[in-house]
This record gives sequence, structure tokens and C-alpha cells, in this order.
Amino acid sequence: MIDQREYPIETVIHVLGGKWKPIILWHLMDSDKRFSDLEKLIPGVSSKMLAQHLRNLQQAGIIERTVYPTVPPKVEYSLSEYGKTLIPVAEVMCDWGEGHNERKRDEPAS
Amino acid sequence: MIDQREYPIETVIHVLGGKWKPIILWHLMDSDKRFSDLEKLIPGVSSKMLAQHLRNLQQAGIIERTVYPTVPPKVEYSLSEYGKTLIPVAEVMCDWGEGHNERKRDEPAS
DNA sequence: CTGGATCCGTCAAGATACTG
DNA sequence: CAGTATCTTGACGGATCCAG
Repeated sequence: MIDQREYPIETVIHVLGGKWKPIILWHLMDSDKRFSDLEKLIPGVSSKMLAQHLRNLQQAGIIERTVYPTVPPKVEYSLSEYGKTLIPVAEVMCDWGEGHNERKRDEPAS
Repeated sequence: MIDQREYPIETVIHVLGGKWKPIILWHLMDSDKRFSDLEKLIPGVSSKMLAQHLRNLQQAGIIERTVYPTVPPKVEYSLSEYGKTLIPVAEVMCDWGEGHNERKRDEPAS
């Protein structure tokens, strides 16, 4: 993965660019989640992709991974303090996204 | 390209998701640009990818394509009125991206 | 000048099976 | 429960050639 970004806006796309990363973030912004919780909440994601994207987000410092060494393994993912700075960004993006989706329905042809 | 997005935040990623789309938008937010202008401004992009992404953005209603039927063909791309609503979104994203890049330099290991 | 068409390499994503 | 390993597929991106 090339890391030669000249413009900061590319950084955000890089961090959120995966197919499932925005959805993962969205759910973690709501509350902490376990691995299986996320699997249930995100229909269509495979455990492989989920683990891979979670790892990416963790390496980016956006989420934290907490392992509870209990008999049934339990791992919780949560937004890091730093990751929480993404919330306002996500809200702005969501806001625009909603408008965009509505617009596509209202104006089929310009 | 799948278009089954359940969350608005995915829409934004979808619209900006290409490798060059954020940069294209960034330049068009500054001022209108011709095809060849963008090619010069974005080192490394091929005409194919530029045309492809420009078409995507146009179909998304974010940019407008104006053809001047002159002897040497001239085509100008500009942000649509609707596309301008993306500017504040881009600014927020840029702002966060800058902080993220600085953070990576300051904190090599958590 | 502004692209479209085509071929090809690369890499992310999906499916499946297996492990601690 | 929470992943990893491996294989396959398909989209994305690059290079080149061609056309209005």
C-alpha cells in the first residue's frame, strides 16, 4: 500500500478507504463491540475482512483492542481517544451522504 | 460497482473512493480546470484514469463538464453548485488528515 | 486536445477450511 | 469465540494505441 500522500484529504480516504472500515467505525462510535457483535452487525463481511480491517484501524491508532483472557475468549474493540476525533468528521460525511442519496432519488436527470 | 450502501458515510467513501478523486476535487475546488491542466497538476495520473474518474464525478453530479466546440477541442471541468456542498466536508477531512500525519511523526510507537 | 479501447499486472476482497 | 491460512476472483490502475 503506497503511503505517498501529498494532500491531507487523501489521508482520510486512506484510513477509511476500505470497504468495511466506515461501517466498522460507525458501529464503534456508537459503543464498544466484540468481534462477533461486529460480525452480526455487518451482514456480508467475512471474518477475514473484519479482522483485517480491524487490524488496519488499530495500526492507524483509531481503535483499541482489549483482550479478556477468559475461558471463552473475549476481545473488545473500542474507539481510541484519538479515534474519537474522527467522530465529527464522520458526522459531516454522513450528513452529506444523506443529502446525496436523497438527491439521487429526487433528481433522476439534472 | 456495488451500489448497496446502508450507511450514508459509505456514500462519501464511494464518491471520493478512487485513487485520484480526492485530488481532482481538491484542484477543482480551487478553480475550474481543463483536462490537460489536471494532467499537469496531478503527476502520475494517466489520461485513462483521469477521464474515468472525471466521468464518475460527473455522473455523481459533483462536477460539470463544459465542451467548447473550438478547433482545438477545449473541455472545462468545474464543481457543480451541488458539488460545492462538498467543500466543507473536504475541509473537515483535510483538517483531520493533517493532524493525523503530524501525529504519525510525533508518536512512532504508542 | 480530449479522450475511448484494449491488454495486462497488481492487489483488495470473497470463499472456504482450519486453529488456539 | 476470535481469529489465521490458502486459494480464487474481480475490480482497480497503468501503458499503449487509436479516434474525433
